[in-house]
Amino acid sequence: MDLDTVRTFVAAADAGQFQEAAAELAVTQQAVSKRIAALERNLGVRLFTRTPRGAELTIDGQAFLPHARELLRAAERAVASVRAGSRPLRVDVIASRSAASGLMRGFHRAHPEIDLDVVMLFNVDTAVAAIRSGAIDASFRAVAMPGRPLPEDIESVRVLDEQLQLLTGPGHALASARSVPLAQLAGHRIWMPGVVPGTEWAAYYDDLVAEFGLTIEATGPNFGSDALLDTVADTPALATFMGEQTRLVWPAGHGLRRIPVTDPTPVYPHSFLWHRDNPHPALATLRAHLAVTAAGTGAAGTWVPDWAIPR
Amino acid sequence: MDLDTVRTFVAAADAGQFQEAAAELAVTQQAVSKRIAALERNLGVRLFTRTPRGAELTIDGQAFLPHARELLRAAERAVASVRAGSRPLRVDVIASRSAASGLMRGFHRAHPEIDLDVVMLFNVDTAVAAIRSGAIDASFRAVAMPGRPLPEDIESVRVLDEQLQLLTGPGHALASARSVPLAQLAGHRIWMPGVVPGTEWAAYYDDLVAEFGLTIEATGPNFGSDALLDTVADTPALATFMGEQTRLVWPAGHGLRRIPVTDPTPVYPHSFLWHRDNPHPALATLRAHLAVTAAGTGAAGTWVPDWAIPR
DNA sequence: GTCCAGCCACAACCAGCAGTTGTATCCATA
DNA sequence: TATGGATACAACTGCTGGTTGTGGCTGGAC
Repeated sequence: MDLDTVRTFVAAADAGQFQEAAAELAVTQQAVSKRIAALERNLGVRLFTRTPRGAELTIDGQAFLPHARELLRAAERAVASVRAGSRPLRVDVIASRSAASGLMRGFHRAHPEIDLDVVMLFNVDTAVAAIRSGAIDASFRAVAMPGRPLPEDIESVRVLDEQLQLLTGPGHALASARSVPLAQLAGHRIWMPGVVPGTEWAAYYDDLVAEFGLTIEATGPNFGSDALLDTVADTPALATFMGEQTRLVWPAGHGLRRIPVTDPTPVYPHSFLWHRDNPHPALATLRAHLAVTAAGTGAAGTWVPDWAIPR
Repeated sequence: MDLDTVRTFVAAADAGQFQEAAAELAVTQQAVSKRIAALERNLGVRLFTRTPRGAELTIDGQAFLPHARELLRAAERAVASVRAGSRPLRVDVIASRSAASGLMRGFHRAHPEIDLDVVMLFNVDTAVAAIRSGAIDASFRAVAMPGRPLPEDIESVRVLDEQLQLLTGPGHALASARSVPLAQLAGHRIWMPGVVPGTEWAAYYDDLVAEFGLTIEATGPNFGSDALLDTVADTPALATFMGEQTRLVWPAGHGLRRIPVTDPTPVYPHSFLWHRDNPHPALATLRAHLAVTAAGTGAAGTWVPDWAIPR
């Protein structure tokens, strides 16, 4: 199906005759007639009843019309999403199920009129470069990698400290614990196959391991969170870390447990990054929204790496 | 833009390489390459970064991808709206702003998973013929025209009595009345340019006029409800009838008044019509919904034409 | 009753595009 | 260094989709 054909159909339906639609689209009446005929052949139904005074919609045509309009609107939005100027606000998040996605969902609920596009970049360096180049407008990330401060023209504000929890199956030694001190995890196997070297969150877990003597295995291919949950649920000796706000498709009957970690509670510090000079109007709205809704950060009894604390 | 091209883009994005996408779409790799290149040329942005191991999305490509998927879904829905079997439930209403539209909106809110298409046919005869032919699944109408009973295979249930109100401008003699007896309207000019001869609602107003000696002018072209409201608001001697549930785009500052009519209150009897043997599953759901939400009908002190009372 | 205006469909023709085949190039890996 | 796997470019071809020209139908004016 061709969108020009759909556009022709809508124009003909609006005009009530092929001739006027043809003039509007700057083609001949015969071209409109052929396009409509082809569309009818493709769909297998008659869309217009031709009369000597024009063409009026059949019942099928009436039913099709709103869908055709929606199709054209969707095409318009798709093109707008990559248009150079005045495109939707483009925000980078770590993962589709991360806490940042939750913040963006909240923003969308509060401002449904603002068009958004969400992308996922490799790491904070890539995100910063994309912000500086204008390819994206903002990013939710831990603000910096070890030894690499943010450039001058990038602004940041820490918007959310997400507590890390231990996720275990029902047979795990800690399965029935109401909470577990961080130091007590030293002897347990923690498996995180999704950690990608070179990312700021890999650096986060490196620091966590180094400072508290944990054992995190990142070995093995990452088959996705479903496979991870399956394995953790079935293997008593295995556990994994998970952000408190991570939304999982929780397979029924797995008996997975989320166990808070204490003394200290490791938290993942989500910051909001944007370019000092970005004039996108929706960016200001998003910043204002985050200023209101963002939970407190830097609470007592929590741990973050030194390098992850913004200036 | 061509939907095949969009489909190709999505397939390539999912596969991560052109070759596999080409196999999936049963074309050559070169064709995929050319389609993507054309799409990029049209949009003016690069969607993939080509590598010797495949192609991965650029930031623009990531932003475009969900819109592309939505576009394909919209196309799928558009095609489904006219598909012979298992198409969306297709319901006929008198007008887009009628009470029946309100009922359908309520149904859609209660069952957003059910696909609906709303069409507007000429009159109840056309609607009944469409129901019998299977072109539509149901209709909201006053059940019959004078002297023409419903066919055996059409079922109907009266679902809503909509009170008629008098709509006047601020300068009208009855503008400040809290209500007005029907007989008292005999001397006033009531203007209804939208009434189309041959429809069951034209017959309704004919009966109303005949029984209570009213004067309804249907003369003049119908320029739409906006023009009607403008004229009524500006002309002290003019009033019009309007269903109580009719939603109007109320121009500010017009000072229009809705005045209830009494002794008796004329009500427009919306019935729900469907074919005895229609197996569409959503039809049963809609009937159940209407049975619960439909307001009482046939209240004392109201008037409807004899012929409009279903058997 | 006849004629004309207005609109749509069909036929013939033509250009350009989309697809195929063939080939060059690039890069990671063995 | 050779090779496999991936993309891009070039040349060719068939078909799609446009235009021009023409005919048929119908409703209203005369």
